[in-house]
Amino acid sequence: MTTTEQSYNVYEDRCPTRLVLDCLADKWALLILDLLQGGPARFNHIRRDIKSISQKVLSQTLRRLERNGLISRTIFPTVPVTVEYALTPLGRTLTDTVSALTHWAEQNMDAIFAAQRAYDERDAG
Amino acid sequence: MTTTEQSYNVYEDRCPTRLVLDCLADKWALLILDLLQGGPARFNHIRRDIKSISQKVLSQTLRRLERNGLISRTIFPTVPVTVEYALTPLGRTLTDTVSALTHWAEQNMDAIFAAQRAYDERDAG
DNA sequence: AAAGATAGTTTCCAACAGAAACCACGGAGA
DNA sequence: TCTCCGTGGTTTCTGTTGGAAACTATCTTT
Repeated sequence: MTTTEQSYNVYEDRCPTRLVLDCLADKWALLILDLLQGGPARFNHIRRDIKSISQKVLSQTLRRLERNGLISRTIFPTVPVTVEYALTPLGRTLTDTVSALTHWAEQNMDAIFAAQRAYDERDAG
Repeated sequence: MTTTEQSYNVYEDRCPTRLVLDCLADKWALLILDLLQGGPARFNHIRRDIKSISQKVLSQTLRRLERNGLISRTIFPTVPVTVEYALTPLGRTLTDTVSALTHWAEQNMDAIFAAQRAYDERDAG
């Protein structure tokens, strides 16, 4: 309807933007990007910081972010081997937006929980 | 830690912010919020606009967004019945961030697809 | 009478997520 | 030497979720 200047329509199936959102609109991906704003981090460091993420999902998400050019993966031949993940320049252009999302979540938590309680009471009554 | 204003750590398990992200960090939720910026919409209208969303997931996502106070659900006793979904004031405070995400996706699509090609070629070679 | 519109729910199956075990490598301690 | 600890993952298994299609229910149109 209101696509005045955009040549892409986000709602269109097969729209490339949708493919991008498929990668970004993910809880773990956002948390990882947010974490890496604080500087490079290693696999087990991320795993310990983002509590309750499983190793499988962490490695899958890191690989997806790497494939999309948002983070880099550097192997240092130490003993034991060290693998460092860091934001790429492209990834860094995204962090303001990611921060905005997490900050919004923090600031509006109370309103959201109030809404949940109201909904659940309505539902029960 | 520093409980001056924020006492939450996004990476902490059981952090309430994480519960909020569980709701927001979802492709369909973001697309629906983005769509509703253009004004209220009915169930089948959203369904037709956001192509390839299934009815089940659409109704589940709408209900979750409603429960979290981001959208409202209004039933008009017409024939057949009309159900209108619209952003709440709380939901409207989120739309700037959502727009930022979708715009970022549109603007950086090409870089992302280039990164994907580079990754896949590296992988194949 | 049958089709079409409204807004969903239900059913079924495939895909995905998470927990735990396992792997390979080498260093350190008993 | 033998076992555990650390690195960074992969594999396996199982429970949850996602998506496609069919079904519900009500009323209008053809």
